Formats: sequence, structure tokens, C-alpha cells
Amino acid sequence: MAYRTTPARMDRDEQLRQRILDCALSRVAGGGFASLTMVALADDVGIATGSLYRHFHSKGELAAEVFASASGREVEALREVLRGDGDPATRLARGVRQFAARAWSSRSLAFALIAEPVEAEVDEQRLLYREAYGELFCELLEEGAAQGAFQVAQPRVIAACLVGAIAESLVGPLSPPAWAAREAGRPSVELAVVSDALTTFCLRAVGAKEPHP
Amino acid sequence: MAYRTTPARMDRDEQLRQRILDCALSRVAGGGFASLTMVALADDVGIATGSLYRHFHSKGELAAEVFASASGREVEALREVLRGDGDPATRLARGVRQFAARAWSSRSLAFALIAEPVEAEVDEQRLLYREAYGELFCELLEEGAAQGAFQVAQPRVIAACLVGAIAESLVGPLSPPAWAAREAGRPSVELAVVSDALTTFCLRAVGAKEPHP
DNA sequence: CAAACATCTGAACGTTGGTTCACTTCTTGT
DNA sequence: ACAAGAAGTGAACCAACGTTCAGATGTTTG
Repeated sequence: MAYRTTPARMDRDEQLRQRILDCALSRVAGGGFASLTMVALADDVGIATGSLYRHFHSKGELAAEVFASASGREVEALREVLRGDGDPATRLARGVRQFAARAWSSRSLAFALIAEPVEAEVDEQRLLYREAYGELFCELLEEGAAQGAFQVAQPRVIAACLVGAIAESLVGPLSPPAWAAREAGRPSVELAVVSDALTTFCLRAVGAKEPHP
Repeated sequence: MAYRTTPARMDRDEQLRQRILDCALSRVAGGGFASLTMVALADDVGIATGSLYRHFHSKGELAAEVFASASGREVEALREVLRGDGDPATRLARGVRQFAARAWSSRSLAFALIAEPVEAEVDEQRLLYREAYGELFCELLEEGAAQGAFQVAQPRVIAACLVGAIAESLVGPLSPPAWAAREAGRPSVELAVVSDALTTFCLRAVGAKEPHP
């Protein structure tokens, strides 16, 4: 016997795997999933393309994992707020505002996660995570409905509506063309405007008693 | 001189072009844009692949035209209703219901138009048509706001929210897996349920005075 | 019918980008 | 140090499709 997987080795493996994911995320955050190619990624990491396959079965798997980890963070942040303190309406308002703010602060990544056309394997993740957002809203809606803070007959459907409304209202302002316009000094909507309108929209839509801050 | 483009020829050209578009639409309606390949399409039409290029510069152009014509029909139908008779809230309700019903009645095509991952050139069209829907809603919102039927401060943003809510709430139930579930006899949401919930959602969201039928 | 020219054909080509694999370079345990 | 075997390399390979083009087939006019 002359070789065995030692702890040190497994550590380095784990670290490299993470480094690959980090580089991949950078790439996506910079130029969307379109710019995530195996050759370019390997180059970024400083390894050969073949080595990527020691850590991921295929590009699809890798891309899906990048998507999942980035989206997972968002779901977590949203969960934190929606399950936090305060009455349901306040929590909903906070959740929406936070989501918009986070998306705005890393618009390019947000656009890639929300709207960029991607290969099927990644798109599956998108559907999955949209469901996860929906699940969180659904929970809150049921709680709110039970205590009379909201009026919703079909929490699942309404939750999907919320997810759609939030995503769509942000896609426009986050899209590359819109951002280019902003940087060129042309007028365009600002975060506060979208965020306020969106929040009011969501609160009203679920039958919350009155506008919340 | 021994040949000139005669009216009969141009007619046949026009007809063939239309036949190509029809076949392409069938294909998309059946298996989404993923199943729209030049070879398969040429086969459907009964011509050679090369002949397709006598009518369309590229696949992207062809696909975009298919998308546009299908979406154009929907925009038209929506415009009809939103600009029709009745107070703004009633028209909004009708528009939403009609949109849902139409999508439901050709679910596969609707899914392809709303949510299927597609090549960039087609996705551009999607963005464009989403804007068109938004524009229609925006118009109605402004009219409604002016006469006090709605309470919307940012019609453009709210219009996007409506488009997103409608699309997203339908994507789930229209998606291939959901439909497979329905056909397998497993329980799933029905059109009436989604349509009602969605309509209520939209009316409340724009601050309409009270639920409309 | 025959010249002149458009249109059609479909196998071959090109491009893009993921994936492989024979070979080299490390690590580890004795 | 050295054997045993894992990990790394990167050019070649491959698959999938859109696109092309030289030759065959139609169509029109005199």
C-alpha cells in the first residue's frame, strides 16, 4: 500500500472545489451564465479544463450548483426576514424591500439569476428556487390569513403572483440596457421608486389592512 | 429576356412562406422552441433545408417571427378587452381572465411563449412583448387612476408587476410537469381557481374599490 | 421547344464549446 | 529513495445544428 486519501488531501480538494465555484460565480456575476465556459473558467482558476471534471460531472452540474448557491443565499435572507419579528404585513413589506435592495446592489448577478436565458439544467434550478420563494411567501400568507391580517383564499397561487410581480418589476430596471441608460446619465427609475411601488402593490394585493412603511 | 417574377410566382412564394411559419408554429406548440430545428422543420414542410433560407435569413429570424406572430395575437386580444367597454376595474378583470383562459386552452404554446428557455434572438422578442403587455396595462392604469378607480403612483412599475404576477401564476400550472400530473389523475389547480385568485389579486393590487366578477 | 434564369435540393461544411484520455507530475507510505 | 497510484494537463475529439453551394429541376418568354 502506497497511497491513501489523507485528510490534508481531502481538504485541499474541498478548497479547490470551492475556489472553482467562487471563480464561476465571479464569472456569472460579471458576464452572466453566457460567459461561463469551461475553458475560460479553468483559465481563471489556473488549472486545466480536464481538472474541472474531477470536481464536477459536467458543466450543467457545475452551473446548476453556482445557481443554487447564489439563489440559496437569497432564499435564506428572505426566510430570515419573513419568519422574523413583527406582524405579517410588516414582515412582507420588509421582505420585498430587502429583496429589491439586494438585487439592486448586485444587479448583474440578480439579472442572471432572475431572467438571463440559460441552459435547461440551470433553468430547472430556477424553477425550483422560484418555488422556494413561493413556499416562503405561502407560509407567511397562511399565517397572515389565519390571524386576519391578509385576505387570501389561495395562498399558493397568490404566493406565485408575488414572486412574479417582484421578479418582473425588477427585471426591467436591472436589465443591461436599462443599466447602460443609467450610466449614460439618461433618466431611469431609481431603487426607492420601484421598491416603494412594489411594496405597496404587494401589500394591497394580499388584502393587508393598510400601507406599511 | 426570358424570365421575370410573375404575380403567380410571388403568390406561391408568399404562400410557402406562410406554410413554413405555420409548420414552425405547430412545432413550437407541440414541443416548444427546443423542437424547432431547421432539418425537422424542412421535413415537416416537405422541402429542403436550403429552401428555408430563401424565405428567412437565419433560424433566429424565423424563430423570432414565429414568436412575434403568436405573441402578437395575444397582445391584440388583450388590447381589445382592455380598451373595450366598461369601467377600468371591470376591463382589467376581463383582461386577466381572458389571458388566463387563452393560455390554458393552448398550454403548451403558452408555456413556450412565457417561460421556455430560448435563444437570445427570441428572448429579445419576449422582452419586447412583455413590454407591450405592460404598455397596455399602463394605459389602463393611468386612465383608471385619473378617474379614481385605481390608486397607482407608478403606473409603469405596477404594470410590470401585473405582467409578472399573471405570467408567474400561470407558469406553474402550465408547466409540463404540472400538466403531466393532471393527466395522470393527480390533483392540481384548476383554471377557475387560478383565474379567480389571480383576478382578485390584480384588482386589489391596483387599489380597485372592490372585487369585480 | 429552347434559351435564360429562378428555385430547389441535401450532403458537406463550419462553428462552438463540452468532454475525453494518454501522458506527466505530484503525494504518500515503506 | 522508490514504488504505487492519485491528481493534473491540454490538445484532440465529438456532437449538434445552423448554414452553404454546385448541380438538378422548374418556370417563363419568344
